[in-house]
Amino acid sequence: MALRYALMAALHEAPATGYELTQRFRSRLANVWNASHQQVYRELARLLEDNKLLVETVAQSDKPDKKRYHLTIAGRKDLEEWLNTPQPRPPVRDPLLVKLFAGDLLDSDVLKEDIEKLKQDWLAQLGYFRSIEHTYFRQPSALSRQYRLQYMALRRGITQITAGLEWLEELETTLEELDDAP
Amino acid sequence: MALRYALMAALHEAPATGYELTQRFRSRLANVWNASHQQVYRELARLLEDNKLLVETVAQSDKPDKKRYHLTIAGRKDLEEWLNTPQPRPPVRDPLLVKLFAGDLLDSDVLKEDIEKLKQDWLAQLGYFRSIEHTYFRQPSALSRQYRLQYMALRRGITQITAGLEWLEELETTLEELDDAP
DNA sequence: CCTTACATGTAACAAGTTACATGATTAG
DNA sequence: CTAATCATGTAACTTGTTACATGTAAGG
Repeated sequence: MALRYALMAALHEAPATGYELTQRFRSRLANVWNASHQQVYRELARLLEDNKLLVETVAQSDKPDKKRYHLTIAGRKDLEEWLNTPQPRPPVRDPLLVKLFAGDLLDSDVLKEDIEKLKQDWLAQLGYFRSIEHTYFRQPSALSRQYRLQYMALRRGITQITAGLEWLEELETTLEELDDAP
Repeated sequence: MALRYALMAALHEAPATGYELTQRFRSRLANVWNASHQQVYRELARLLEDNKLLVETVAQSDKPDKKRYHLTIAGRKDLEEWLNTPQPRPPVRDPLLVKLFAGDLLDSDVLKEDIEKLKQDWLAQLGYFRSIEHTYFRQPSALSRQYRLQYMALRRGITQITAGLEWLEELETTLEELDDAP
């Protein structure tokens, strides 16, 4: 159910095509919501069917036409209702922690590779989030309520990754200790 | 695919019934993996079908019989292979952040209730994790590799929630500022 | 009497993933 | 010539959720 509203929230910010929405999920919304392009197109079709959206076909000279979706009044109302009703918190399902849990069957070198990979991913993501913070949210106190709340969504991503990186350090230290005194 | 391995990892630690596995997912594994009892029973049936598990029927005097599942050699081998191959990191899908992203449609009082609820949930969870830490992982340096890695899985839960609570404070401060100077 | 814990499932449906499909343009 | 970006989809499959179903025992 929530994908619908993630899409509507993104379209409420600004009308967009399925392609652009997919990109937003992968970039600015990476710490908020995730969806593949297949999911996006399918759900957009349903939202359109339910009259929550309108399409505007944008002709392009060289590239194929694209469909820009807009929230309708009904869509906005629907979104507003959802926003103001309690939502569950996300379920936790982390393969890396499953691995650690069965740590006695886990090879140390494989684990170290996993850690290194994850660290690189997180650092890249953190760099990206910080660049957004720097360019759009320099003095938060000057921002409108809307943007301050968006900023807090971004802050969540930054603090989460920062805590994740600290934990990775802790994990690496543990592995070194285990290597030294086996 | 990963539910299979989460179950196998849990059964590798100790044989258990579907009921017990469901409970573990809700308690000790709350920061690792999540699954409803329906999912657990369905997947256990599949694992049994694939000869990754064995059942032992445990007769009980007053309560109905229960089925205790054990990992087979094939199951253990399968798990080991999975553990030593790279796994994707969990996708991010957080309804609360979707709400913040569309913050201009969000009522402040509703948001404050969400925050309060989440804080209570997290505090309870943190208390629980800390109690495990205190009773089972007092001097980590004395522990075997297996338990030190399990401890690091627990540490992930503790550090994640701690960071989450700090972020919630930041969010509350922001809301107060917005209330004071509208 | 009512709820919670114990104990195990089936069925229908919604959400998410993977594979396949097509076609143009731009950069290396 | 090859890969990447833009742009949109269909189909099959797997995973996860919700609703329904049943029965015992203990505690308030």
